This record gives sequence, C-alpha cells and structure tokens, in this order.
Amino acid sequence: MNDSTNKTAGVRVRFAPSPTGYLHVGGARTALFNWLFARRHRGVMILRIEDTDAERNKPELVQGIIDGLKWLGVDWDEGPFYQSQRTELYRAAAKKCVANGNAFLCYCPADKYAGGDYAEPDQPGRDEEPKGGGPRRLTRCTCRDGKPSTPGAKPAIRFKVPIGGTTKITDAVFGESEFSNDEIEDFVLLRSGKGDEEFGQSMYQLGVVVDDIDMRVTHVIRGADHISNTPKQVLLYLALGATPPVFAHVPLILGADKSRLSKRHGATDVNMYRAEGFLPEAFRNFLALLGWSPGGDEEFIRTKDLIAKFSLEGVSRTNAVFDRPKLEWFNTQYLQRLAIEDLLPEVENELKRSGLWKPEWAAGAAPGPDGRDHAWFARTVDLLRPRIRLLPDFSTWARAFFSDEFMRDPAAKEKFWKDPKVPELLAKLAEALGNLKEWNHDACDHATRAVAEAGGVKAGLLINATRVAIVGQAVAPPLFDTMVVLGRQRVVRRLYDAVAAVAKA
RNA sequence: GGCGAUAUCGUCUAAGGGUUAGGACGUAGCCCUCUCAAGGCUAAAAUCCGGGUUCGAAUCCCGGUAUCGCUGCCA
Repeated sequence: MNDSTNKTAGVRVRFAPSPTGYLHVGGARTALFNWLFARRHRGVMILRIEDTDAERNKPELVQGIIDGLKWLGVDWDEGPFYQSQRTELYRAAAKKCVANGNAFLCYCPADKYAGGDYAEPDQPGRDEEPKGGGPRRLTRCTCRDGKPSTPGAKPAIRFKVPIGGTTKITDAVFGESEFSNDEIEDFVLLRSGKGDEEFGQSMYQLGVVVDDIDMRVTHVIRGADHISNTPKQVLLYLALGATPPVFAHVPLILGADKSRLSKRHGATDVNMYRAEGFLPEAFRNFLALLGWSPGGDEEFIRTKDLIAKFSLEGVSRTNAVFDRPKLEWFNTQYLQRLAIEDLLPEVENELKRSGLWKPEWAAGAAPGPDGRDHAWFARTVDLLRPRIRLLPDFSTWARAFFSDEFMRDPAAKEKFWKDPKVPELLAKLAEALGNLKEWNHDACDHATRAVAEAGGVKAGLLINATRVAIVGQAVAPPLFDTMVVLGRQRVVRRLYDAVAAVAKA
C-alpha cells in the first residue's frame, strides 16, 4: 500500500467540518480517525471550519460541532481556523493560477451549468433530481480560450484542466487509481464577486488545497465521498507548485438499510448520543471499530490502546452500517468495566441534571444527616451499574436509591403483591428488621428468610414482594445488598408504607 | 447516463493462495438465580454470480450484477 506509517516525523492532520449542520456520526468518526492518527504519531491535530458558502452556513452551528468533539474527547492542537477569514489567501492563490496559465476567468452566468434543484441533504427530493439523465454539465468551458460568453459580467475563476492525459491518485487505504482528465470539468476556484467585490469566496477545492498547503498538512484523512474530488485537488497542488499529501479515504457509514445515513435512520447527531446518556469512551470505541480493525479479535479497546493500535493499514474499504444495538452493548460494557472513580463523575452529572444530586455525596464532603457520604454514593453506583444501560437510568430506574420520592410500578405490584399474605409478611419483616442487632447483608438475609419460613411461604415470594415495597420495581439489584445501601430506617419505613398502600388498594 | 470505488454470517469484522472460513453484536436454548441484568456454555448463521490462472482461490485476473460515491459559483 503505502509507507505512510513510516513517515511519522511531523505528522499533521486536520478535521475540516462545514457548519451546515450538527456533528454527524460520520464526521465524528472521521474526526476520531484523524485524532487517533495524530496521537499515535505524536503529530498535530488541526480543526478547520470550512464556511465558505455564506448561503448555507450557520455560524451558530459551529458551537454544536465543537461541543460534540469535546464530548467525544477529540481535541486539537491548532485552530479552529475559519476559512471565511482567509479569503485573501484563496484569492491570491486563484490569481496565481490565472497568472501561470492554470486557470482562467469565466464569464458564464452562475447558474448556467447547475445540475438542478439541490434540496437539503435530508430532504426527500435530493436523491431524485440530479440522478441519471440530468442535464449534461460542461467539462470544458469556452471562456478558457478567451471567449467570454457574457462580456461585462463579473467573472469567476475556473481551473484549466489539462486536455487529454490522466491524473493518478495514491491512497493509503484504496491504493492507486487513475482518472481521465477529460472526465474532470473545469471546476470553479473562486466565486464571482457580488456588489463591488472583485471576486467572491473560495470554492471547496481551492480552500482545502490552499489551506492544507498553508497548514502543512501531511495526511488528509477524510470520507470516501471525497475520492472523486481528489484528482482535482492533485491538479491544484501541482498548479500551485506543491507536493500532494498522503490521502487516506475512509469508508462511509450507512444506515440499517445500507443507504447513506440520514435522519430517518434515527439519531445521526453526536450530541443526541450524549443527551441519551452514552459514555463518551464507549461511543469512541464503537465508532473506532466502524471501518477500522486492529486485526485481531479484541473489541473492547480502551482509548489509550486505540491510539497505540491505530493505523491506516487497518482501515477497511467497505462502507459500514451503523449498528445501534452494538453501540448499546459497548455502553453497558463500559458501565460495568470502567474504574468506579471514572464512572462517578458521569453519574454525578446525570443526577445533577435530574435534580436528585445531594452535595454531601461529593468526594471529600461531610456526610449528610442520614449518614450518606461519598463512600455510600460510590457503593450504591457500584451496586447499580450492572443493570444500567444508559446514564439517565440512574435517575429513572434507580430513582428510589437517591430519593424518597418514588412511585411503585403498578405492574410490579400486580406481579409480586398478588398473594394475600403479603401485607402481613411485610409488616412482620419490618418488625424483624427493626429489631436486628446488626445491619448487614447476612443479617437481613437471615431475618427475611426466617419471616418467610414462619409465614409458610417460599423466601422468593417475600423477597420479590419486599423489592417492590422498598424500591418500587420488579427489577433491582439483589435484595439484601439493596437493603444495606438504603439503610435500616428507609427500609423499615418503606415496608410499613407498603403495608398501608396494599390496604388502601 | 458518464466516471470512480466496493462486495465474507442479519450487522461490525478476522483470515492478504493451503484454516472444520475465526471473533463480536443480535437471535435461540441451557446453566447460574430472590427479580432483571451481567457472566458461563451451546446452536443456527457468510465468502454476490459466472468464467479463468493455479496442484490448490474468500484471497490473483476478466466479465456480469448489486451497492456506494462524484458528476454544483455545496462541502
């Protein structure tokens, strides 16, 4: 393939999103690959905002992209640079191309060759209009021979693509491919000026190349949708007297139906996964394995190992389907396997968000009036975590552990309070627990089983009924661990409360 | 339509001429068990089709098909 991994000295990569939307999972994956590559080679990661289309860009979206990257843990060493602030650089480069005969002034009307009505990416019309059979666009503009079609109009600058011959591109993941120059149109470098401007903003092809040269980018790692653009860019590098970087195109991420991932496939905005309560490291691990493999059988790969193992050679050439169930599996794995001190801050944030957090649970804080402190918090989270799927479950599913205001699930009552002996048993248990000399797992265990036996029922019946009584749910951690963590007072109180609740019903 | 690329279980992928084609998610069953998870075990499940090359092809070559991308004064 390529000796890209040998050229590790001075690796410089960039992630270059366009603020026309939120941070898409595809973009996030591209950002992650760039970041892993940079960190792997102790190189430099650059963030560049490609906002040269005033019509479509929304500056307020930049913050969302940055938030998404930060959540993902992808940081950068240089930037963010904004292309909208670098206009002069592009104009100078375009003029240089005109001067050295590689570009020309084009006076054609701006919409002369437009392929049709381009709707927003996620709207239905998009894929239908410009498909096959559409209007044939130009490859060679007549203006290149100095024959302006509309003299007097403001010109754009177009690249003068060589007639005949081929342009070869080398890609670290796709290998070599060759494009016939006659298939490459005379693409626009610089938009025509509006008002009293001589020229407008740069087009994509010019902007990337000028910036990648200026920022000394060594490896261009980006989505495979740019493969077809690459020959144009190679031509531009040559015209500007520069050496092309190593290109590494990464396969696209598709939806479950194997079509391009879009909103109708569900969440595509990275920030939605944060909002849903996925752990960033789990998301990162999942994303890293979409289109890349370390070669072996490992799947649970911590970030530092991701960095150590990442290489362009391991990048696949086939598009990958975004498989949400697997993402969820990664999340539960991380929820269970993370060091407890790494998980605690995430849970703290979640409880703060839902208003259940108490300051005495913070590290180093004095215990609250009920004796609960940071150690209690850690024990409780540890007890809860095997059953948690997403962070918000701590606030909803596990609410009874953090608050005395909780509801008992009607279905759970229906299932485990059916037996007419339940109220009497719960009352007896409350009494027995109240008299316990010690409050620990085994003491609770013995007391509970004794009450069940005395009442002539199987222990399981009482245990399940008690679970519903003290946490309100059919599903919770093992009962006696739950009792210990809740504390005697709460357990006894909730048991009597349950007896009353049954009586009322 | 043209050009480019890709094709291994439903999904993510390993195997870069010789393996019973491996692992993971999901699915099904069993074990564990106070619920539900987790965990353990087991099962079903793939080399797009057709030609070559070769003693031998998932792997190399050609054709077909399918899919994806590009084909904008979008990025």
